[in-house]
This record gives sequence, structure tokens and C-alpha cells, in this order.
Amino acid sequence: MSFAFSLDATDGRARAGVMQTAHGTVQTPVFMPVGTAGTVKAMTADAVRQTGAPIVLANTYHLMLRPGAERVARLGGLHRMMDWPGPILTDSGGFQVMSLAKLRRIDEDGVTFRSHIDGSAHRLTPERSIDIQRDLDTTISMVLDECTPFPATRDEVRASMELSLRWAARSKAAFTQRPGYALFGIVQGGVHPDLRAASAAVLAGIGFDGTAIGGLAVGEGQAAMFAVLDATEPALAAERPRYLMGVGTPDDILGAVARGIDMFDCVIPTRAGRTARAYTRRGILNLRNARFADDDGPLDEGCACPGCTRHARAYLHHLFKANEMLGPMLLTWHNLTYYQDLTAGLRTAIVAGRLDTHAAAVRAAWDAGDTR
RNA sequence: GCGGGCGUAGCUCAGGUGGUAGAGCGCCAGGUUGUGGUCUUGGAUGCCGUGGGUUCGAGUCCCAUCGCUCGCC
Repeated sequence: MSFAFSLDATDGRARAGVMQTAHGTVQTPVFMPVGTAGTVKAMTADAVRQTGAPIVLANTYHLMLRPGAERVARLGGLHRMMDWPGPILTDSGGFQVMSLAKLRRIDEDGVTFRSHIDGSAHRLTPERSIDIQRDLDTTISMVLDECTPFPATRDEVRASMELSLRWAARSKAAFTQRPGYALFGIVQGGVHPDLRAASAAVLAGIGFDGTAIGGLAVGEGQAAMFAVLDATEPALAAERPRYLMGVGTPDDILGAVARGIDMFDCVIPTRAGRTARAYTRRGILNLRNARFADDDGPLDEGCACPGCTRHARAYLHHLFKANEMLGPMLLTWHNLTYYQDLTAGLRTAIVAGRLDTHAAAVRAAWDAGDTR
């Protein structure tokens, strides 16, 4: 079984595809739940499967610090540890080094940093990141990149992007091809269309199984993000999956799918689930709000998750007020189910050639608001 | 019955020498985009037990009273 991606249908620039991997098949557009530390927080692997998610994320930085990549390998790899036989994509660690590590120094060869957990010193290079991801037995590895801060001057963005491209080439060289496994490159270039296009062209020359777009949703705003996608998409090969890293809100996903993006990951549904925020067909609800104390109805009519079919809003409200862990569990389950339903609906609409009208209807329901 | 202590925000309590009240928690609401179940930003709330007195002015001083509490009988 070799890694493969093919398109079932297109609608404008939007695509409905299928990704074949060593660990299973993934239909796109797809939303990948984030399981940073080898767990989708508050969820059993079985629960994640029941939301419909075909693939999950894990993180190189976090797992190399704890429990350690070699230990994961000795214990049989991430799939076995997590009870997740399906595909796993791991972030390379570059983003976390920037956002979490205490002291960090970037040089041409890599990045030196201190653990945010215990202050211990570590070194991450493109080669080391790829080795770790192989130890983890991740299905889709990501090249080590530098997530360019925002805002930054054009010169800073260019220098950062070029460093990421050199690291991408080294990552490719360090990656061992195995059937059904993949390595994705990452486009950087800030909000500059020409830098984005140039970055994508270089990555295409190196040759990756898929292309990620990184460095977005970092404060530039949705309009600027969409402008970057518009500028980048023409430079991306049609026969490779495109992955918009770290994005985003349901509305971000609607707009990005229409602009030719196939894959997403984001902490929003899981983190929001832990903080009582529910994403529903009728918009966003904060279940801590007192207005739900006596609300006997379902959280989101039309959702088949346990929180919606077996409990009332009032119970979910109570769980959060009482700080009971079942609250985050049920709401994470719901939010992930909602995101899966959202992307599945987009896929169906693309296949039917009616993405625009479908997306308009989805947005109209959000705008109508919660009418209870 | 006698002696001591205490009664201030929903809760626990701060409020030298008198100048019309604060904190923490809770409550109400917001933020969170390649994850710290984290953190954070706002907001509302007081017959300062009650009744008198002194004073220009009392949560603060005086008297009485009610309630709670500890000890002794």
C-alpha cells in the first residue's frame, strides 16, 4: 500500500478527495482532531472514532520531551499506545519551540531550546525531527519549519521562509520512504503573495507527498488569510493534498475549502469543549451561561453525539458549574462531532456540485442564532 | 445567671488616631486557531445586626437592645 491521493470531484476550486495511507483511508475535506500529547484530551480513542474522525494529530515537541520518542518506539509506537490504528499526523515541533520553549536559539542547523516542563536543554534539527517522527511511527510526518511570527517585516518573513525551505530539503533527505507513509512540506511567506508562491514552487521542486500552509491564523485576520490562500493555491499541485495548519473556526474552514484546502487541524473544538463553548448548527453557545440552567432541550438538534441525544442543555450547564469532568468530555465529543459533520457536509456538497448554496445555508443557520 | 469574643457583599474576612467601604472566593459576561483542562479581561452586589446618643461628619466613639459563640456556675 503506497501513499496516494486522488480527487473524486471538484466544485470550483474546492475538492473532494481520498487519501490512502498505511493505516487507512481518509476522505477529504477532513478535520483532524488534535492529540498533542498522544491523546485527544478528554476523549478515549474509541470516542474519537465515533465522532467520525479518520485521522488524528500528535506532536513531536511534546512527545520527545514526555514520554520520549525512543520510549514510545520501545512501547510499540503511537498507534499502539493510543489504541489508534488509523492514520496519525505529527507536527514537527517547530511551532511549539516558538510558542512554548523557554530559551530558544535558532541557527542554520536547527534550534536549541529549554523544555517548558523542566527546563532541560534540547536540540531539534530537521534530521532529528524526522527521526523522532519515525520513532513515533507517525503516518504523515511534517518537515521542521519556523513558524514566522506576525507581524514581521518583509525581510524577516523572507529570511524565515528561506530557512524553512532549506530545512525542508534536509527533512526530505532524512526521511525514509516507506509504503503508505508520507512527508509534507510547509509553505511559509507571511502575508506576502509572491513569497508564498515562491515558497510553494521550491517545495514542489523538492517533491513532497502533500503540502501544508503554515504561519496563518496568527493574528493577520481572516481576510488576509484567505488572500494568502488565493495567492498560494495556483502554485500547489492538484494531485497532492493541501493542509492548512492550525485552522480554524467553522467559518475559516468553509472559506478555505472553497479555496482548495483539503486538510485542517485546530485546537478550537477540543479546547472550547473544555471551556464550555459549544459549536452548533446555530452558532456558538457558552454553556456556563445562566440562561441554560433550566434549558431542557438538546444542545444541538440534528447532532447524534451522546451529549445531544442523551442529555439536556441544563445537565451540561450543571456539569460545568460543578466542575465535573464529564462536562468537558461530553462537550469535546460534541464539538468534534460537529466539525466532522461540517466537513462531511462540505464533501457531499462538493460531490453534488453545490458547495456555494450549501455553505450559504450553513452560514445562514449560524446567523439565525440560537432560537430557544 | 456571670465573664469573654463576634455580628461589614452570597461565603470567608480586611477596614491605626472618626471624613459616606474593600479583598479572595462565588455570581454575571467576554477572550482563547500546527493545545498549558491553562490563563486572562471586564461587570454587578452592601439600611456596615437594630435603636438611640456625641459630632459639621460614625463601620469606626458612647448607651441600650437582639442574635451567635466560648468559658464558668
